[in-house]
Amino acid sequence: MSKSQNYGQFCPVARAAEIVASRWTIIILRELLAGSTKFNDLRNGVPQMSPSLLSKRLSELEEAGIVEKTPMTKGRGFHYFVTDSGKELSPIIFTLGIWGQKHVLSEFSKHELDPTLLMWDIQRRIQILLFPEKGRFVAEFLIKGAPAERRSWWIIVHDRNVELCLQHPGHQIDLYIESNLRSLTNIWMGICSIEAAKKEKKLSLSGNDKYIKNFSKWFLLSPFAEYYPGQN
Amino acid sequence: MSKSQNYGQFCPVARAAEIVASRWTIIILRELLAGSTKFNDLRNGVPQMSPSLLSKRLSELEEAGIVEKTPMTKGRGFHYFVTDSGKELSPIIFTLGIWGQKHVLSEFSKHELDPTLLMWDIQRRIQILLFPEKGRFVAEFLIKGAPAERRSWWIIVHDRNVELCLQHPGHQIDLYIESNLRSLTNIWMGICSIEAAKKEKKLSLSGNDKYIKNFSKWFLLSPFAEYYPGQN
DNA sequence: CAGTATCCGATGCGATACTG
DNA sequence: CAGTATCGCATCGGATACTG
Repeated sequence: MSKSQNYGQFCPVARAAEIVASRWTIIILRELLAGSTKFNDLRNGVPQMSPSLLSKRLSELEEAGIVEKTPMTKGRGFHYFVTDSGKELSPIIFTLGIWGQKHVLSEFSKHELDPTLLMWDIQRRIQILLFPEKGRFVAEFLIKGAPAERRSWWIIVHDRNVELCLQHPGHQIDLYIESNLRSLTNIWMGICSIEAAKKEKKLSLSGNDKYIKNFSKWFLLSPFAEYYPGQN
Repeated sequence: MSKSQNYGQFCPVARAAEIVASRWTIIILRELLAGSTKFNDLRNGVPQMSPSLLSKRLSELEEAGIVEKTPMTKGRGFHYFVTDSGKELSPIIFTLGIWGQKHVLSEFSKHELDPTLLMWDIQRRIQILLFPEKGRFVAEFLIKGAPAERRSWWIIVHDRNVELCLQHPGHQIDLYIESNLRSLTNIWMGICSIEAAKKEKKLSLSGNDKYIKNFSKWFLLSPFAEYYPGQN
């Protein structure tokens, strides 16, 4: 977006790319389009990015008319959200993701496996509407192979809200999910089916039968999972 | 695409962006998808890029399975073309262009106006099939406001081929097109209609009546022209 | 013509620290 | 929590020259 990022061409592909193809920008848009609005929620989606750069990118997107912000009703800070113009980028980014899912090597290098990112993504896709409005559901995830302080996660569905935390919430656990980082990532990405993972002992579910049975109903996979070209 | 360009995320959007969102890459793909295959034809489409960087990008795209090359049947060098995987990027890039045409400010800064690029684009869209197979058609373009050595252009359609040149080809001229750089660019981009430009004396056609009449039939505008949101 | 090699400067961006 | 400011290095890529 800076001077040197310009292509000096009148072609609209070039002019769009100047805005959208700068480093991290597409990833930020993915997060915004997935529904994150708060600065630190966005950070969760791009943990490798420095906050100053995130801040800069958000300003640039605002400048380009793709993002708007409004002060938060309570507390300080802003809600960030895409404008109508930004929403029109949604199919482009989604299709790019499908392309990636189909054509980029589907093995993950070690530094791409990140339990925090994974759990954040998972949490966002939990189908809260499938849980009773009253009452509380608590799932405990144990991710073997993850660093100790990020091995155990709890997801709580309560009051039509999802919460992800790294501390035992104290409530009774309805479901235990046990896997390892690579397997759970592969499941999430559609590279390995839930059934296959269970059979191969890469995934184990225990606890309340009802939740085990309906696991694949409320535990949705990545939106790109279904485009994985493999046989599973 | 280098180490530092990686996002360290398993998300396919990120992994696709690592490949596709590096500087110039989208523009090169646009050129390839538009049908250019030779190194120097590609250069015509990205004149601001150094040949070494173009060469590097082509290698990277090859590495990523998006581009392939085959030795030219005559002469040295290679033909570059997109693989099937690369072709699947076509709708993404096209849609990105449409987005740009709709949402990026449609005024062009001076350094974006480039007669060479414009004529190269125009030449590529000439509908050769509308010209008799035998015989020759020659159009002379006069682009006022362009630097002296790139003011006069000739497009020759002959034998189902188009040729663009900067020297008078010697043959008789069938049609004279006169405009200025900004107006012709605006016409090409669909920002100003041919009719409107004629009325406002921003475009003048003279020569063989037959070719004047059918001008808009064989002189196609940019593929993005029809998406310009203005009233024209 | 069809690229490659080298050099070097600008700048993007990562790390860290800081503020209301 | 919600960002901003600063610093300094790595690297990207532009310019130029060179080769078969």
